Amino acid sequence: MKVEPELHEALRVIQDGLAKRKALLLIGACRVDYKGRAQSKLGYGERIIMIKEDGAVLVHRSKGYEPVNWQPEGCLFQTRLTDDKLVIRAIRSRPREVLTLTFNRLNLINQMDLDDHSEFVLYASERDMQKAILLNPELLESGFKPITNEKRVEPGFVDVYGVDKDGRFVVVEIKRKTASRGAVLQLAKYVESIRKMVNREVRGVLAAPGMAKGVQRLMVTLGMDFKPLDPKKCAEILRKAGTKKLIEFFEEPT
Amino acid sequence: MKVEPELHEALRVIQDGLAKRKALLLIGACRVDYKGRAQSKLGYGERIIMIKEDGAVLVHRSKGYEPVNWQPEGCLFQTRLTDDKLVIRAIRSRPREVLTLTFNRLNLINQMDLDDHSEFVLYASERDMQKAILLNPELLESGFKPITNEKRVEPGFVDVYGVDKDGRFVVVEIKRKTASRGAVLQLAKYVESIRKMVNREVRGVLAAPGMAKGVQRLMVTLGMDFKPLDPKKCAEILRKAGTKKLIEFFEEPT
DNA sequence: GAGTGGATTTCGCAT
DNA sequence: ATGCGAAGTCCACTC
Repeated sequence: MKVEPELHEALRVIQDGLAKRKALLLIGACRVDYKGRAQSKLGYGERIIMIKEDGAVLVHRSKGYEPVNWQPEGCLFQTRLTDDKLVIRAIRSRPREVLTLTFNRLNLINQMDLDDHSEFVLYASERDMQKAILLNPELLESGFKPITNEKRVEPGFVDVYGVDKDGRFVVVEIKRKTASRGAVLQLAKYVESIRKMVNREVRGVLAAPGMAKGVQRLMVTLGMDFKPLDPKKCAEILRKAGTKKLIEFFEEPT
Repeated sequence: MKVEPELHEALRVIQDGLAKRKALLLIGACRVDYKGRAQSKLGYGERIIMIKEDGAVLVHRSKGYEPVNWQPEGCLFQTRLTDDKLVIRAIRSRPREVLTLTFNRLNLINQMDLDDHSEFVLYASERDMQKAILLNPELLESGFKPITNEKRVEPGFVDVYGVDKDGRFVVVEIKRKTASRGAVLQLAKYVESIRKMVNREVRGVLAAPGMAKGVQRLMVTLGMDFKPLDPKKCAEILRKAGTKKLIEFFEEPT
C-alpha cells in the first residue's frame, strides 16, 4: 500500500498491479472522460477508483449506489505520465469505449490480493418456492391446477395440493435444499392419508433442487415423481410477479 | 486511516464515520447476508466495502463490475461487536431490506472526506436528443413544426408530435442508440393510435443514430421514414443553445 | 456473435 | 407514493 505517493512512484505501482492482474484501489484527485456509446466528462475532484482483476473499472464519488463512470470487465489498459499528470486509459473493444482517468494527485494506492473463494448464493425460502408454484403451476408440471396450500391432513400440512392434467389428485412436497429420505417418507404419508380420504388415485410429487443419494430409487419404488425446482428460479418468479395476487385456486372436485 | 486495526478499534472508527456521515472504505474478511426482496448469503472472504455519505453500501469482490451485495442510498446502520466479530447492519425501510456484514478481521479502514464538487456531464441522452429536436426542428427535417413532446396516447408516450411542411401529422420516435425492431413496432402503434384519433394521414418518423439489421425493410413495409440523428450533434446543439428555452410549440390544427 | 429477457436492477420524471 | 420508461444499463442464456 502507498499513501500519498509521488506520481512517478504511483505509476510504477499501478503498472505493476495491472501487469500482475491484481485488483487495485486508488483514491485521488482526477478528472474522468468517457467516450463510447455516449460521452461524458467530469472535472477534477477526489474519487475512489477500483480496477478489478478481470479488468473492470469503477469510479465512485462520495454519494450514490452507482459509479459515476465505469468500464465493464475485460478492458485493456494504457498508462502514462505527462505534464505532471498520471493518465490511465481503460479501453473496451466491443463496443469501442474509452475511459480516461487523469490524476494530478494520488492519496492512496492499494494493490489487493483478496482471499475470497466463497460461493454467492441467492435463494428463496421454502415458503417462497411454494408461492412460486401457486403463481406459476406450470412450474411443477404442465396442466397442474392447485386446489389449496398448507392443506391439513392427519400427519401434518401438505405443502401444495391440486389436480394434474388428467384430473388425478396431486400432493406436492417442497424442499428448499436437496431432498432427503425423510422428505420422501413424509410425502408418502400425506399421499396415503389423502388416498384414504378420497378413495381414488393420488400422486405424490417431490419438488426440490435435488435428491440425496438413494432417494431416486425410493421414489421409483413408491411410484412418486420428482420435479427439479430451482430456488433461484422461484425467487425470480416471485420478483416478476411483484404484488400480483396468487393464482385462483382450482375447485376441489368432490 | 487505520491499517490492520483491532476490531474494537475498528468499531470505534466505523461508528465515528457513520455518525459524521462520512464515506467509509473497508477492506476485510467478512460474511455477507442479505434478506429483503430476495435473500442471499456469502461465506467468509476478503472484500471491499464502501459506505457512502448518503447511506448507500457496496460490497465488491475482486472481479466483476457489479457489487456482490449492496444497499441503495438512505439506509440506517447498526453496529455491534460480539464473539470477536464486528457486525454492521444496513437497514432499508421501503422495501424492508437488511444487509448484514459480519467481519472477523479488518485490513483497512479509511474514513474519506472527498473534495469533489465537479458536475458530471453526460452528452445526449434520449431525453436530450428530444430536446435538441424541439430546439432545432430542422434537425429532423425541413419545415417540421413540433406540437408537443411526451404526448399521451393509448399505448404510451409519443416522443415528439408535430406537423411536417405539408401539414401532415408526424409522430417521431427517438432512440439514442441503434433502433431495434421493437422501436419501429412501438412507433407503428403510436401512428395507428393517432391515426384513429385524427382520422387523417399520420407519418411515422424514426430518429436514431442507426438501424438494426432488417429494420429498414420493416420501415419501408410500414411506410415510415428514418432520420439519422447523431447524439453528439444533439449535444452540440444543446450546448450552443445553452440555457435558451425550448422552442414555442406549434398550435395543433384541430 | 447477435438477440432476448431479467434484475435485490437503479434512476428519474410524471401523475 | 406509484408507476412507467430509460440506462453508456449489466448479465446470463439462447440461437
